[in-house]
Amino acid sequence: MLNQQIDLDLLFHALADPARRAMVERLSRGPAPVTELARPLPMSLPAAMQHLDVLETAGLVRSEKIGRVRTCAIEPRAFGQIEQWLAARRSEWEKRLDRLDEYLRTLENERDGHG
Amino acid sequence: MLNQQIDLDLLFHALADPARRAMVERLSRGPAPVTELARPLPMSLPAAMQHLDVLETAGLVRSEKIGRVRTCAIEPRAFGQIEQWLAARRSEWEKRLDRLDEYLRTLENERDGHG
DNA sequence: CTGTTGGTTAAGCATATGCCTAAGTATCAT
DNA sequence: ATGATACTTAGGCATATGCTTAACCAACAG
Repeated sequence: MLNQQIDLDLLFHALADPARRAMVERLSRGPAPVTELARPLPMSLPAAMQHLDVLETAGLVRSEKIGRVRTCAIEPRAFGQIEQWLAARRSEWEKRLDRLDEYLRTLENERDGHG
Repeated sequence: MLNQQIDLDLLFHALADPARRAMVERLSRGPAPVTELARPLPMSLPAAMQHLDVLETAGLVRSEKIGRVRTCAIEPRAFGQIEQWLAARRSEWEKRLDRLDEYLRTLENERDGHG
């Protein structure tokens, strides 16, 4: 829970790249080895590994190496941080718009009452 | 709706910076002029403007200049794109985990039935 | 008209990012 | 032991990012 600031930096940054989102999309449908994640991407294997590393550092993906193959899986809990931040923003502006709405209704009522 | 790929790149990238998130947090509580958004940030005004530009290009913020003051506001609809993408991922892995769960229950029943 | 406020543009610089190729390691298959 | 597979590490390069300062413009206040 410490350093949410940095966590959000890493999380949003990790998802701000189509190659990394493609990996996340693939992993959402089930675990996969590094090579399978890299295959559809228009880049070398080392480049793909760097993207994978970004995802792991952000905590969006975990991986375990068995024999010579590293199997990757998504870490659903990491997405919670993002959803929480978004929900917090949404609740703030909705509250504000509700207040505005209420205020406008009050004005309208006053007009109706005293007109 | 076109080019969701690029949209998501811009959206996630825009939110991957603490200064920009601070602006979004401020604007969630109501509109504000550029100077007010920049004041709390540990950087020059031009630097802050560049961040603001990133937010506007991503569609997260809109702004209007009246006289010499530019007033900024959040664009709630832009957040929908992100939430939609996250929800799609979540639904994929939840579906998968449900299937796994169901499969494990089947195994258990078979064992109980034939044991 | 003059100064101040609020914003904008431009140029430059230091560091970070995203990719590459080449080479290395460890496992598994024959 | 030999070769193939699945990564992994290292080094390097080209471009992008995130700032800075300096200068500029437009609007409003006195």
